Amino acid sequence: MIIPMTFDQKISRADVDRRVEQRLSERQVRYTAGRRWVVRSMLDLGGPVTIAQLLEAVGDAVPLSSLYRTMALLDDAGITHKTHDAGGVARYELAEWLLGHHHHLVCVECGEVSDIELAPGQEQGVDQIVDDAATAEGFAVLGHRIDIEGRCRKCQP
Amino acid sequence: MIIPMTFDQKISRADVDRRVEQRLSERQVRYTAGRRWVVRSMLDLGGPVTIAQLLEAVGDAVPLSSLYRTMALLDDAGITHKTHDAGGVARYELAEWLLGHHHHLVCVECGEVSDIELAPGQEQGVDQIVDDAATAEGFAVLGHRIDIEGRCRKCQP
DNA sequence: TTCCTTGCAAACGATTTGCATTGGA
DNA sequence: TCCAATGCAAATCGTTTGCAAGGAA
Repeated sequence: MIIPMTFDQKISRADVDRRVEQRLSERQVRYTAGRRWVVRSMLDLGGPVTIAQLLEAVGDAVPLSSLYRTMALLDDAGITHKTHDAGGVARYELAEWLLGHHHHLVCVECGEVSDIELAPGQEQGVDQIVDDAATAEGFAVLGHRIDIEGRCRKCQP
Repeated sequence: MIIPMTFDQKISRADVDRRVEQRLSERQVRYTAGRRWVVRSMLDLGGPVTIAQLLEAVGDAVPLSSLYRTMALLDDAGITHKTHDAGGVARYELAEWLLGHHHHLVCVECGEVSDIELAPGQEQGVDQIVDDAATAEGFAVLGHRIDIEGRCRKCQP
């Protein structure tokens, strides 16, 4: 599910926490210590992270099954967005209404994924093009994601 | 059936077959009946397909393990490109040098993925924007992929 | 003959779930 | 108290692999 948003400002760490708390309370779901720990770790790590990375970040304080359950819950609440890397392993990142609309730079060399934000004019351009093309096919557009493949700064010859 | 290709060039079904054959022979790998069957099915199905879809298409003529092995081989030879859908299940499609550069319409309702080709001017616009933005981050762009999420014609209210 | 390819079944790894226990409102 | 949340272990599911049989060069 895609939650539309438009922000012109960065959202602070504390704000993210507050928003997550509210979203969960709306769904009468508790924002427990373990869940807070996970959200905080995602902010720290930045970009789409694997369960393994999260597990390491929380230092085994949260057992594997709970971590999976937490991620399923966060995903269900629209707090995170789930993708899969080249190996098919799940990667989670905070949703766009928390982090802002952005795209991904995927390094074909080291596999690292980092976020990139387009300038408003650029984003508008893409939006227009995508909408025109898809609408012509009778497809009702809700959002788009761009993965830019190439070599990151570290992996250039 | 004619497959559209970006630079106003059309590649026929037979041409795809020929190109695949050549690519495999370069790697001294046989283009066996089972493998031909798979490539033909991918052309028929169109868009990124799952192993399950392929298995059905070939009517159990190819056992599961062989199918997996064939896909691994084709992927390795750069004939197919592997992605993963929302459920984490692998999806394969013929590579862009066979099908032309295109993007994807992903239905959030039924999960179907279909190909969409942008008009040359549109593609150029996207290319420019992507390149500008990524280069500014010190990232050397090799390509891009756009997933357009929304509702397909069948799944609209 | 020699090496590639196939087919079956067993193995794997990521993810999910059953069930009894804990803990917060 | 009562129900959500947790933790462990067992189960699931897509996918991979070992090994022996089949086939093409």
